[in-house]
Amino acid sequence: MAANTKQSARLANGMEDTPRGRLLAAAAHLFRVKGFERTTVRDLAQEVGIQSGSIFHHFRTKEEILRCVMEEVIHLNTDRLRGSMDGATSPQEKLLRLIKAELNSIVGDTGEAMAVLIFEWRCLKEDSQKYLLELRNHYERIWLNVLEEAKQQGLLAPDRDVVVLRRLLGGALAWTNYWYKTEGKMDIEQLAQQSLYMVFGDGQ
Amino acid sequence: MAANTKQSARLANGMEDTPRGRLLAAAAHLFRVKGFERTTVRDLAQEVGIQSGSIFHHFRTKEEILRCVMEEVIHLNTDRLRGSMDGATSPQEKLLRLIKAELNSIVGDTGEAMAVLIFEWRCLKEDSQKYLLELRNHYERIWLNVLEEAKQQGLLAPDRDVVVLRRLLGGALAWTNYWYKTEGKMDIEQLAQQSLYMVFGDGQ
DNA sequence: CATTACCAAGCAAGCGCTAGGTTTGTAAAG
DNA sequence: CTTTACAAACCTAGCGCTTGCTTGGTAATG
Repeated sequence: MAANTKQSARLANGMEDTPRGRLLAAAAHLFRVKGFERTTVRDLAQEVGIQSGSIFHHFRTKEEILRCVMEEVIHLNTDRLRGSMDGATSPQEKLLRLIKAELNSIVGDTGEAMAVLIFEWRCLKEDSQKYLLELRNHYERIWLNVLEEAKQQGLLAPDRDVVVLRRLLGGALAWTNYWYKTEGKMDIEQLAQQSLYMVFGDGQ
Repeated sequence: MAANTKQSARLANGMEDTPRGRLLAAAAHLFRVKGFERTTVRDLAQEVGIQSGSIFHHFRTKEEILRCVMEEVIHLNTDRLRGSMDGATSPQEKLLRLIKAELNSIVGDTGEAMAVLIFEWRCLKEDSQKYLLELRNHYERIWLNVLEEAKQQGLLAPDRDVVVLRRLLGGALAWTNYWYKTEGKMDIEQLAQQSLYMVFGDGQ
């Protein structure tokens, strides 16, 4: 249940070049390690080497920083998820690609921001939640399309609910943020294979 | 990603009879809805109808309240998990019972405290984390014993890692706290069945 | 007459955020 | 080249408020 030992705080390539980007990257890291509430604007300022008041030249409120971190990571990973399926034809192949992509989002370079997205959700104002929920729905739609395709081809038991399946699988993958260590024995490839068992079982 | 519409804040039977128990039940509820940091001792006092200072007659610090909530829910649910297997013989039957028991913990009367256990973990001091982690290990041991039994009987593919399986399954079940609604179409029984697919697949 | 449960009042520290001034980088105008 | 202009980035200082928690006392129970 401890934080992963090493995860880059990067949200997107080249993001650290702009002051705003450096703040977002540092925020993703601190929000992950300490939580949004326990992270003060003074903590964040110290992390990037400026004074606390200077933050509000770039963001209007502390909550806006959180919202931007989440927005960036959803956009980035939605693009990655779409791109991961390029060239895949069978539902099995597509699903394995999706699982690998989501695992990389969660345990890879965007892992901290993904954890923030999950655990600091309640710290957002209601309208921010509404806006981000819409972005998340686009992400989930990609998954559901593939799972429905698999079911139509008879790859899943008839009484299996694809929406529930996606939610169970999503939970299983999100949870890896808690325990999976990149430097351990098992690599992402193997973990993805173990995860795929949860969809198709042994007789894939 | 919204909170469940209705979950009792009860942690254990008869707990609300003592002032301390009433505080813990209210704390579990508020910590779940607002988060530990955003819940003030004044919020908590108002919920049980006393003054904020009076809280510290029952608990030394706010963090101690959180630790007690978590400790209670782990103890209670470890007992429930053990008891759920009474009379079950086959690994399949045992696993279905375990899944049902854990689902009931998560979406039932201890749901709020379980969510607190998951999401407010970082708010604990290090020694509290260490202590509670030990209690959690006892809980996880029950699961692993059954999964290892299933594997020894050849019910799982040879290359399947039972520790990883438990973690994936645990994540899937924990996640239900986010989305499952008791008053929806699907009941716990059906949800447990869908979850069991993740262990044994279609050809159970 | 000790124990338990509580209240009333408030302290010291920390919080997000603001106001007003200073530095720095860039580029057109002279 | 130098000067002028200007915006972006940042600093200094601190305001107003909330926070967890303390203190010293009261009321009821057995």
